[in-house]
Amino acid sequence: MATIHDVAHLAGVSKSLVSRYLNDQKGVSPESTLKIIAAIKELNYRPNGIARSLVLQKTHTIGIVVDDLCATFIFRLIEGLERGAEDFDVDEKYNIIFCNSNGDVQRKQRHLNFLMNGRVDGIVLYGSLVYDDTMIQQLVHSNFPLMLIENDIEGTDVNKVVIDNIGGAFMATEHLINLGHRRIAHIGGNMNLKITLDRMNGYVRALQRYNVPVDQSLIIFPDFSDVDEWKKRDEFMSQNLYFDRGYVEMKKLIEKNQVPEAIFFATDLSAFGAIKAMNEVGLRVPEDVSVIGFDDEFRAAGSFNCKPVTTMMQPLKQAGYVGIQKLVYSLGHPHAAKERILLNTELVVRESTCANKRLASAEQDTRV
Amino acid sequence: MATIHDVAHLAGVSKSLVSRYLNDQKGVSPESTLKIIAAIKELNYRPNGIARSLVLQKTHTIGIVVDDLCATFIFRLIEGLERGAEDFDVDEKYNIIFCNSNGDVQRKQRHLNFLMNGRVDGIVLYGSLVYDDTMIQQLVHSNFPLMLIENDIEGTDVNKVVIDNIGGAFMATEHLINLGHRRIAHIGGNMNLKITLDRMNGYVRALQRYNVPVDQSLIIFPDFSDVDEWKKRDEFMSQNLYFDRGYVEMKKLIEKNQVPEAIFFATDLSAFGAIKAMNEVGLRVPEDVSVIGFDDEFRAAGSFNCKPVTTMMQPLKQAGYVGIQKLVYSLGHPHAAKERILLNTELVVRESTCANKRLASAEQDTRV
DNA sequence: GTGCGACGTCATGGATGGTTGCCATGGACG
DNA sequence: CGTCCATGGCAACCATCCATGACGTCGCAC
Repeated sequence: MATIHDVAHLAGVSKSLVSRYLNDQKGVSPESTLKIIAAIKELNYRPNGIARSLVLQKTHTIGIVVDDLCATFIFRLIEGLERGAEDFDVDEKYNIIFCNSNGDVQRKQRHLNFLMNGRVDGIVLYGSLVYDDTMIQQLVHSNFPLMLIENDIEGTDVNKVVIDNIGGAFMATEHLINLGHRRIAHIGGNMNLKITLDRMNGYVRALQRYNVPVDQSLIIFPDFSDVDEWKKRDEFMSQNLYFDRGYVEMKKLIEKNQVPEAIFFATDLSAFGAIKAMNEVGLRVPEDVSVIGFDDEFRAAGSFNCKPVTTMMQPLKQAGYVGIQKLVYSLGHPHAAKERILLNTELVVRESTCANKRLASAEQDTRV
Repeated sequence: MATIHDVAHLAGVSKSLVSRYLNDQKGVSPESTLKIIAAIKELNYRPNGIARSLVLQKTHTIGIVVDDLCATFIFRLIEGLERGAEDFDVDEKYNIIFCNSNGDVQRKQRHLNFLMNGRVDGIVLYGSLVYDDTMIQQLVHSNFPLMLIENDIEGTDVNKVVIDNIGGAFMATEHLINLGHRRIAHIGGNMNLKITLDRMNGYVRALQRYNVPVDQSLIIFPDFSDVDEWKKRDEFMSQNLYFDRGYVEMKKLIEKNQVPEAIFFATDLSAFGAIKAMNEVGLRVPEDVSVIGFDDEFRAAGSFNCKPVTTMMQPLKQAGYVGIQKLVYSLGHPHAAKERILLNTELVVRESTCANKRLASAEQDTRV
């Protein structure tokens, strides 16, 4: 591989002059320019970014660490991140590189070390596993430029974009209550995720707010203890797992003859699974059971022959966009105050929720 | 940020001794070791990977460039790549970083330049757009360590893993022919992808091989000229596009009253869309129309309330695994011969194909 | 007892491929 | 003749690795 030294030698100038040419600095005569161009071409020279980063103490790169790059709604985050980076600096765009930990803590730590060893100027971390906390704390204390997305770790001064899961779950439950439902179940997600707890929290708060008694038997957390086993399968996708858990828990409710009037699911995927279980025994959605999900999985919109599902949309694209812009900004302004940016979810009403039968017939009564 | 120099200074030794300690080399006395450890801890020192890479001329990193990181079957590739890298070198695992071009050629070029400027030891490139050819050719000629996956560029000496799309399409069509179908349509994908042409090719060859006349009106290529417009949409996913195209083309066939006995789709997603269109008018799959797809989209297996679809499985995980292992191997053996590794697809029979009605009734006749 | 080589430990300094501040040169111009 | 500016070279620097050799100790053979 040719170096700047080779180019300078061939062109008959000093390497500092070649460097100036490469960086569009003035003070390079037309003749020198021509000679340098010819030399570069002949040697097929390309500047070594590593050496450049070393001396400039700047990589112009942001690393993204994600637990599950294959989660289907991640595409929104990715798109937001890339657009955000491109819009921030039109002249010299930041490079974005992804690392996928696949939920493996060791792999995640390895990726973080790798990136922090000078590979990138800043890191965006998406997701929040409960057992990650120590690692994240260390990360924060290392003072490395950081942006947490969907990880509302407490008691630390750090940039983060958080999505109001409690509020979203509140709104979802409120929506069901407003439709006249009272026996409302909640089928949660993996309890190792903080968002899972938040969503349950919002559910409970909504019930309390509207004086609906909280029935512990209607708060269901599927067993995720066999996750590691699932991961060893040849074709693991977390989505299949969530789908399966929704299906299994719904079957249980059916067998125990405890089907509620409405269900708030912590993830759309579990809702899909549950709908499948209900279809199998002739339960109709939403006529018999109203169903609301969370995430706005793109399938929720009704593609692929699934029933369009009412859900809470997460503004993940916006989160990526805002997050990376704030991060890049803070690279240029090291003393800028850290921020906690809160984004709200949005209720998307589709076809899986409707007014409660009791309410509907009561209304009819009054009309007649 | 503390440097090795600071550590050496604080520990009262030379920086080369610190370096020896860091690299587990012998020749560091116990006392020195203790002093160095203390200094590292006190300064919160972490070695600078950039400087390290510069002097070692080695980054221990592989870059992956993908056109569409969000395509749903990519997860197989990712898993294959990571497992392959981890299995190859257990002691010091290669780092893997992803770059997502999102089908944007400029972005792709930018990513490639970035990676080739010394950021990584080798590059894995997945996918093959027709208009990429010049770029890939240049890349190959640059002699940078490279592994192409699903890009069977011709006339070049380069490592690649290719999947036998022609053979797969042949088998898919053969499957339909064996079921007694004669009027078999083909609905293709985006003609900017080479695999699209290969799949059509295999379809035609199978028809010819079994003396089924090729009917040009049954070879349908949806219009993808508005892709760029779709991409500008807020929530673009290529999968929605393919679904839509299958739906639209199927509607056309229905309206023109030209519904065939069987259809071979270049992608499962288009098959899903077409099935939706058929459902809407009461056409049954497979009783009225047999449908076979390609890719083995994980939804094809019947999750999410879709009908389980017969399809050709792409061994993408294997492709990633084999590909990165060969690449890493060739980094250690610069003169190893380049290879073209061919992987075969596999027919997965599910519920969207069945014997032709004619055939079925004929069989019954003979039985009676 | 002495000379010599082996060995453990460590510092020095050059190398990796760039960038940049400073200074030298030389021609134009007032 | 003094000043200014365009041009371009020198050398230090970024953080690390490593080849070389210095230095002292020790064992062994003569």
